[in-house]
Amino acid sequence: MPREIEPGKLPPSSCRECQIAPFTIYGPTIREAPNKICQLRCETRKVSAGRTLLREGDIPQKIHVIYSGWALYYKQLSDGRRQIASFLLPGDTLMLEAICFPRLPAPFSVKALTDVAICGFTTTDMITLLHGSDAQERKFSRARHQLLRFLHSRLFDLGRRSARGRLAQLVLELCARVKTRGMMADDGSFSFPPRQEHLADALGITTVHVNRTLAQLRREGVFSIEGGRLSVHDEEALRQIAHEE
Amino acid sequence: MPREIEPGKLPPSSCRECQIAPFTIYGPTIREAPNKICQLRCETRKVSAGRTLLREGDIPQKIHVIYSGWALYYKQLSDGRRQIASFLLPGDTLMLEAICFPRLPAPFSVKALTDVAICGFTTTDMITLLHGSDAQERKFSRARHQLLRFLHSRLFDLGRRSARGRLAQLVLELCARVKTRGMMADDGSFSFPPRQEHLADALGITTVHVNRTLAQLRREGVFSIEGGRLSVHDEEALRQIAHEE
DNA sequence: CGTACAATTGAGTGAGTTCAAGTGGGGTGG
DNA sequence: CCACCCCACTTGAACTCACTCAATTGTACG
Repeated sequence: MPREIEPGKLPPSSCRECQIAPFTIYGPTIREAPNKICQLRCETRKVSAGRTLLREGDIPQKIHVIYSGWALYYKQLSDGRRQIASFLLPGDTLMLEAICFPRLPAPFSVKALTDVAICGFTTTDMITLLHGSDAQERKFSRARHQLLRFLHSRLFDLGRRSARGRLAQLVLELCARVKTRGMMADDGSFSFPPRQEHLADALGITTVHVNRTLAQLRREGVFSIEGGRLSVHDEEALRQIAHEE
Repeated sequence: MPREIEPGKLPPSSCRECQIAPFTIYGPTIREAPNKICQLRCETRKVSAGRTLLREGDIPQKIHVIYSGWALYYKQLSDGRRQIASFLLPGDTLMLEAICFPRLPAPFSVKALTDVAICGFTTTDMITLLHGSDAQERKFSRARHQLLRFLHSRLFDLGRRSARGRLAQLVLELCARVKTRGMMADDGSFSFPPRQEHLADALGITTVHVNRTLAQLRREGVFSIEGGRLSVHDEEALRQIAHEE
């Protein structure tokens, strides 16, 4: 059975059968009362690659969760410079912040990297849901905390790490996220839609330099990206680079 | 009357007379019911420069608000590398996050840059207080949102801006924060305790390079730091550099 | 007057950039 | 089915911003 969900594929009509639901913010509820989620879900929609899901400054009307495909979470300047804060994978919540501060403008934009399918909930329903049980409340709290930890570690990466170190860190992080969602193939590779341009914008370096760094790590047998798939060949070395540089 | 509060000076016994209170997270309550704050305050303490107020991984027991002095909010690596996420000024809350996720370990450390005086509140009291009125709730929500915006803009700075641009951005931000707290002297200068080393760790560059960049901006007549005070000479130029580079 | 720490300056190096040209695969239209 | 084009990726060469190492100056403090 294929663990990878094709980008843009719509979710099953019943959330009970959704293979991603257990990994979402409402995972605890799925286990306890799966029907609740189906009832609250007010939208399922496919968004084509490149489309903007949310523009910086807009006030998010709904909370969306990604079912299939990858998205970007970024800040753009008029002169073309862009900083990608993170990639969003199946199971991730768009604008987790919006749940905490509804009615406040988004501090960044979100766009689809591949074709994407999303499930929508009203903000109020989501808030009620997330405070519905102890387990659910804990999960929500942990998720917000992780977001903050994540931002701080990215701050550290961008400020103090070399291109190699940042790249290794990013790959390691994505690996971990892909693994927990059961999207890792048996041979240790996984679907990797970002272009070198996206990596550059995430790492704060140029595409040319991403290319060279990638080539070096490939030559060293650490990991490689080929045909839209990433394979880690030497996880130990990867960890070391991510940790030390 | 002096607007600047001497680092390490203890707050007045009554919060009603505190000149910083209106700018804190509990500002709305100070206006409506100043006595409430005095009653909840369970600690006032002086901390010497260099002392650690909170270590990464610790679980914060109280919420502290700075009355006088500056503090640092940072992440340290064993090999000496450090990334300062931001500076904390009088009126700022230590671990605003702790209010949102009590009982979770701090994702970074906080240490006193100068002598510092702080007021302490129990986490539960603070949470109750912050949800005590509509105005208070809005203020809290806005503060958390600003924190997030701030982290995102720092991410952008570190990723995509030159040393000059980052420095200008930082100075501009600190200026704004100092101004709103009424700590700006009439001649447009203000007390600036950070050493070049701190700026380096905040900006993700070396002290040597901070020094050169600072020297260049001084030569250009944009701003200068002298005798622990920062004076902006050409705010227009500063804005332009901060915005464009 | 010595010590200590912050700021400054110089010289050499290196990581990452810019500009520019070339490769290769996949899709499309003739 | 081939020619063409487009896009992502790749490579080279020159350059520059920022780093490292190291020495010097200035300043506060005992």
